[in-house]
Amino acid sequence: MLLHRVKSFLNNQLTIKQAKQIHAQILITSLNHLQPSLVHQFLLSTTNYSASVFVYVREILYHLQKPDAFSWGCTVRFLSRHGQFEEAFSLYVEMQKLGLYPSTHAVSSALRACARTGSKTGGISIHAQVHRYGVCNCVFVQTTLVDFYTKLGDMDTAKRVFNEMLEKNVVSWNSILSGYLKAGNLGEAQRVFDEMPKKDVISWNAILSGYAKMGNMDKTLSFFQQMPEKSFASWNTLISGYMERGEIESARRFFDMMHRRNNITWITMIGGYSKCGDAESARELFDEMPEKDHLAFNAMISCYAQNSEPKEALKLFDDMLKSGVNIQPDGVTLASVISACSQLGELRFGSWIESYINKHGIQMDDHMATALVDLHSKCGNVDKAYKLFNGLRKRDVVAYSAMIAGCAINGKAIDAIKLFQEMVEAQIQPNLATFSGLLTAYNHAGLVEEGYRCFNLMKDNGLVPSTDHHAIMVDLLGRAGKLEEAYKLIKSMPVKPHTGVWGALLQACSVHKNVEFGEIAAKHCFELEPSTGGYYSLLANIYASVGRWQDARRMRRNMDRKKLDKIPGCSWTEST
DNA sequence: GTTGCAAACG
Repeated sequence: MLLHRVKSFLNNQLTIKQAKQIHAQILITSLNHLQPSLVHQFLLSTTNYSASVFVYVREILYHLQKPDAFSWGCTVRFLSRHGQFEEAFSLYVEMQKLGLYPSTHAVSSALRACARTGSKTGGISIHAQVHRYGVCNCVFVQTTLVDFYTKLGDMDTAKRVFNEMLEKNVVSWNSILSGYLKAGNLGEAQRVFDEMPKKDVISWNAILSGYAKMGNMDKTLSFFQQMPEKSFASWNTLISGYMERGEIESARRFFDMMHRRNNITWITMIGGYSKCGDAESARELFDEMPEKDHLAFNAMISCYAQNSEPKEALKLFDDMLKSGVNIQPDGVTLASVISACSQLGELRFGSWIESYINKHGIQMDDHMATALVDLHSKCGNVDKAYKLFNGLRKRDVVAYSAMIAGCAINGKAIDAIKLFQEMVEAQIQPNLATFSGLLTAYNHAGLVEEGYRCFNLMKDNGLVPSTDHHAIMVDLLGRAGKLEEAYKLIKSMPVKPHTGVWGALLQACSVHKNVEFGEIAAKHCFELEPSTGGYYSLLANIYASVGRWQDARRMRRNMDRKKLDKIPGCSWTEST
């Protein structure tokens, strides 16, 4: 009944004025009875309202003839249930200012909103009022409080509230359980799990994911088999655990075993293949997927972006936009798309993306901003990159690494080094990408000693320098004319060097007119990339520079015969 | 009403 009325209400697109007069209270109360997915559908089908319907609810509330605590409470609950947390909390505050006493519903909804947004002060102030409103003995309020503190990471307070509870239900137990798991305290979690008077499928899934995240797949599997009831989440947790450990075959086996799957199952598999660098298998699953949602597109686009297939990423993004009305990109999509653009050197997309974000009202988050830091750095717009970097809510390894690299490639070596120090002081562990940027900075500044120190610092941090790191070091040594040292470094590499490494040495030999190492480097380059003409011409230059004209001519003839281009590759700076 | 599986940036 109610459902029907709301539906016709939204579909008829009544004016606000009409709504104010007739349906206000009915709408507010009935919206709470709708499944979120249904409301979502309404929002999609009623495009005129989709952006403003939540604001609209507030409007309705304001124009109620007698807005009582009940109407306010319902609205707060409605907003909190549909992810409008800031709005929910602000309405809650407003209702208090009016001197209305919030119900248990309102309090728990407002608390939930604070828990989700991480609003520490908001939640704590609600907690302080709980006694005044006489809602302190409500299980729902208390459970939400427990959840709030676990989400803050304050397990002591969470535990205190939990212990004070006179009545506990499964949800209360699950909240404290997942709190310990989030805190990484598996021992305590296991104890809580054993103590629980009643366990539901969520309890089982929680402990399951705890062991899966630890990488203890034997234990995970044994819990999985013991479960009295399994949900999609149970299967998905198991599969994701195997994927995280790189045990693709096991993951696949359980995936194939499932006779019914949900979208998360598919996305988990796609993400797993992506991490293993197997974009092809990921795509196969993506194509097989029966009902692709925007999350599936996100997973696949990011797979391409992270496996150095930016063109495919953009192509799929294009497909996504064309795919239909109800698949819309979000911040996650754009973060990957920005990353793809940045890899391609598609600099024009930077401004395109920004206008897209503004036009569609997509919220800029740290992930997106970090991707933009990278993009603008590569455009040479360090100021813009800095602005974005400074605007971040939280700076993590990725953000620092992007900014350090940005400074490095734009010749701001000192800034890069400063940022690195700042990052270490903030106790953020640098990783391989961080050091790539830092080494690049030293390279640009020609600081050999510091570069070496940095290279060794990596090992102190338990990191194994990759081929790319070696390439930068070789370049640094080579530019300084330390060709033999560079050659020795290559020889000491644990894995086979790629053309970036040998190419750097060859380039250096060309600058320093060194035939001996130049010939060695060139030989390797020819072997690895026989069709790249640039290497032949570099060696020819070396010969010419020392007066070995015959050899130089021989190289050029070699090139002509193979009809090779002189320019090895096209870098992004040239594509603008 | 309150808890939960997956996915993002270098």
